[in-house]
Amino acid sequence: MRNAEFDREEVLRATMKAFMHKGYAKTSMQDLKKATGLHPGSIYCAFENKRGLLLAALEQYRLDRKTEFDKLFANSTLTMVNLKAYLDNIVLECVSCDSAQACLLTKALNEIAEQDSEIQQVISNNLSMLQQAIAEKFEQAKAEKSISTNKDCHHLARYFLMGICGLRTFAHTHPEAQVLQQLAEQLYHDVSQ
Amino acid sequence: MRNAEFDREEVLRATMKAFMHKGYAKTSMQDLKKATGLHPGSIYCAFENKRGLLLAALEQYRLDRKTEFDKLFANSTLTMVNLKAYLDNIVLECVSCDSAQACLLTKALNEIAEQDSEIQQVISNNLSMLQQAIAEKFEQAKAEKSISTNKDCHHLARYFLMGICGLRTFAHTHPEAQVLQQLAEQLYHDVSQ
DNA sequence: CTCTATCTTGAATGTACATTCAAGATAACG
DNA sequence: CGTTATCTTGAATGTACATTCAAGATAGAG
Repeated sequence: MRNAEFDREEVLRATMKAFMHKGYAKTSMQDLKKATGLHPGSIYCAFENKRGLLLAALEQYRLDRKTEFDKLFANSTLTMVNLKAYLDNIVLECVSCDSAQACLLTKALNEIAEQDSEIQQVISNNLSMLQQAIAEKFEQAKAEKSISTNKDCHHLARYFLMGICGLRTFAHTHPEAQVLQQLAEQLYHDVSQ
Repeated sequence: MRNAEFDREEVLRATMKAFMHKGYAKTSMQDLKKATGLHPGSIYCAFENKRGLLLAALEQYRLDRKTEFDKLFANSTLTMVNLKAYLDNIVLECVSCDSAQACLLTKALNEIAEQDSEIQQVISNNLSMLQQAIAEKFEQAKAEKSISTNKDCHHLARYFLMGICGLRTFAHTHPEAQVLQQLAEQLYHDVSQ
């Protein structure tokens, strides 16, 4: 008889930002209220509890990242060029002092994966899907003869993702654009040769 | 007139474990009491507060890691062989389901660096020292002609450390020894050629 | 053995928090 | 315009927490 007034996606994006900024444990319901504009009651009604909100935010994060990923690779240049652009984007994110740009997966993985096996599973799946998507790009690059054909694309993708995780963590202490850019270039070099 | 009864180093090692297991925010003073055997009053007397305990634990972590590092590289084989062994050790740590083996730096960096600039600085210095130590090993390897002489050892060390951070984060979702070992080998290959 | 400075203990304190709930508001429908 | 189902609100609840503190214990000095 009456629809919710808030935009679920926007609420979840605000939630991500809050969790990325303060971490899950330290983000209070009051912080979430401020960030999302929703009163506690509404949050509990829509997402059951704080944990439910995190789960919903993780899913939204996956969707948003996937959209962004697909859009980037829609450019009709060589796949490896797009992959480099993908990496450069990540460096830009790390450099922009906007703490909200961290990476919900990396942060949540480090903070709570150990504690909560369901959330660990969700993040794990989330990363696996990204790894799969990257592996497909490497396959494509192989077909384009940009990389050697005797490489295991899944291994490459895993290594690439590991590098990204490292870059993101490392960036917390070294926010100098130049250093991060250099690291990204090395990583690109190591997966492309 | 009376000395403290507890062993400061042991208390700090127990503290590290607790923080690595549950994260800083979720580790309550009661958890710390259980882990260290110290009553709240003693903790406050010796370390001022929970945050002081973290700072002290970070310093002890640095000392312990340095000891371990120096011990490993005291083996009189080639430096690059020792570096590989260092990496293999980290993989073993990640694989051993002992959650306490994470890495206090990685965890703390992801959880609180954003919030607390003093702690961020401490972790940052901590990592810089490790980077410096690794860079020295690369210099040594250069002298031993194990790696090309036209490489920037500081860049190599940074990349190596980035890889380790990535490996550790990645391990939270992929604790399969084989996969981690393969990633470590690729990393070793990429810094040694 | 006595005294005293220091350490240890754990209950008490106040705060901050996640969650609940009942009253109030409002959109959709007839 | 009235009804009703649903959403919104925010104060109330109980819990869990970091921190404090005063009483008790104990090692060392004399």
